[in-house]
Amino acid sequence: MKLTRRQQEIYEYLRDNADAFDHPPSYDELCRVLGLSSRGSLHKHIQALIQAGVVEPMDGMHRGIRLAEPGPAEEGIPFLGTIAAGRPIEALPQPEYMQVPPELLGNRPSYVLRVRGDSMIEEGILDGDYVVIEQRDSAANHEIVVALIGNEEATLKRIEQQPGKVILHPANAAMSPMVYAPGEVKIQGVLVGLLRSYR
Amino acid sequence: MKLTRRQQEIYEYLRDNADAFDHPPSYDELCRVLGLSSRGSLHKHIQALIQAGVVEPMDGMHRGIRLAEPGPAEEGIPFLGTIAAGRPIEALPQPEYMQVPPELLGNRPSYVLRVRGDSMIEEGILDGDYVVIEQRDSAANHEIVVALIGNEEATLKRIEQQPGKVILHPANAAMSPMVYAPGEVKIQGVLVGLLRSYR
DNA sequence: AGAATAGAGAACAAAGGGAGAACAAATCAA
DNA sequence: TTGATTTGTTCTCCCTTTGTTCTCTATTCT
Repeated sequence: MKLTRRQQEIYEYLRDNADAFDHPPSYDELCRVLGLSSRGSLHKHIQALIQAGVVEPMDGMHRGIRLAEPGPAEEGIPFLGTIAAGRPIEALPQPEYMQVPPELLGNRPSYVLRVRGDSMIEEGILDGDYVVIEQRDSAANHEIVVALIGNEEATLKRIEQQPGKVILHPANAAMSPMVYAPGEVKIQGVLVGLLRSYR
Repeated sequence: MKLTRRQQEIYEYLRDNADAFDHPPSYDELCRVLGLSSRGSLHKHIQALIQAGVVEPMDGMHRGIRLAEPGPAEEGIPFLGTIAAGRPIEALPQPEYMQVPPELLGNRPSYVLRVRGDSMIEEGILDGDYVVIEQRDSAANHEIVVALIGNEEATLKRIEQQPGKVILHPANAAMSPMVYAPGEVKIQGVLVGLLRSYR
């Protein structure tokens, strides 16, 4: 859907000043600041923006326009931080967004982590690679997952779930598989894609 | 369809200044900047350009001329085909386009190839991976390049250029480096990025 | 001369953008 | 709770901008 000039203006204002409002702005407030004197006119534009999918209404509520997913839609999926085997995920203070080829993505929410370490080097996952993770709390056997161990350490490993135990397999001859009780391991997501930059 | 002088002029203006407009320009704006004083005259030219297929209308909308060929610009960079060590690049009948994260790209034109074979497996480049190649005809030593050998075979290897000879190093213990005369090897591009899908 | 190209200008329909009144649902004040 | 107020919605009416279609004229090329 294509926006007209005014619609674009209004959308940009909404986007750029989203933080300036303590609460979602009312139509009257928006009218004042946009130089309109009729709520009716504004309403037409907002409806067009909703139609275009760049803004979403908060049903049946006053003061309810909200930006539609400014991140996922235009900026890509969130890049959350670094994962290094045996340590907590080192989160960025505020997530950046990364444009990932849609071929790598499915329907579920996904995010990107940077890999630190060589524990999966024999699977072609190198130090510094970016991995695309699909958010899930369960996985099929032998998928590569982001697993949280004991609510502390996070790690990227191939998972093997057996009755009564969970084995996490590194892909590095210098390291050994680790065995845990099912309750100790929480699956955070499944590896669906990989990006590497040689620059 | 062949363009007349003026049509060519107008098309070139549209093409070269596409970014200068925050939104598609109106006929009046174009008239002013092209030195016309009649929208009717412009309209004739635009119609001719649409007929010629170099520009496309945005139906039923005001402010609606848009440059044609949304392919390369919006859809990403071309995915040309498959590269398998020791064979010519297997080109697609018509290139598809792939959206690649801008982080992986530089300023030069680039393209995507799919890797077939395990010759670079120890560098973390697996069978089925997509590699992003920056078009160049020379490379720094020890970069990974797409090289054309004797105008026939194409291959993805780490390059070592010495006085009087060129060595292409696979990253697979089962394979040996190949030595060529400098004239035999043509560099087609340099590896700058990698994409992998686990689906 | 005739055809193709280029432009001017008038007239027009549709889209864009806005004003304001009237209404109903949500919210707030007492 | 009740009434007043705010807020989102719907509607009708208006003007401007914009693309389109004409007709008419001037220039260039064969």
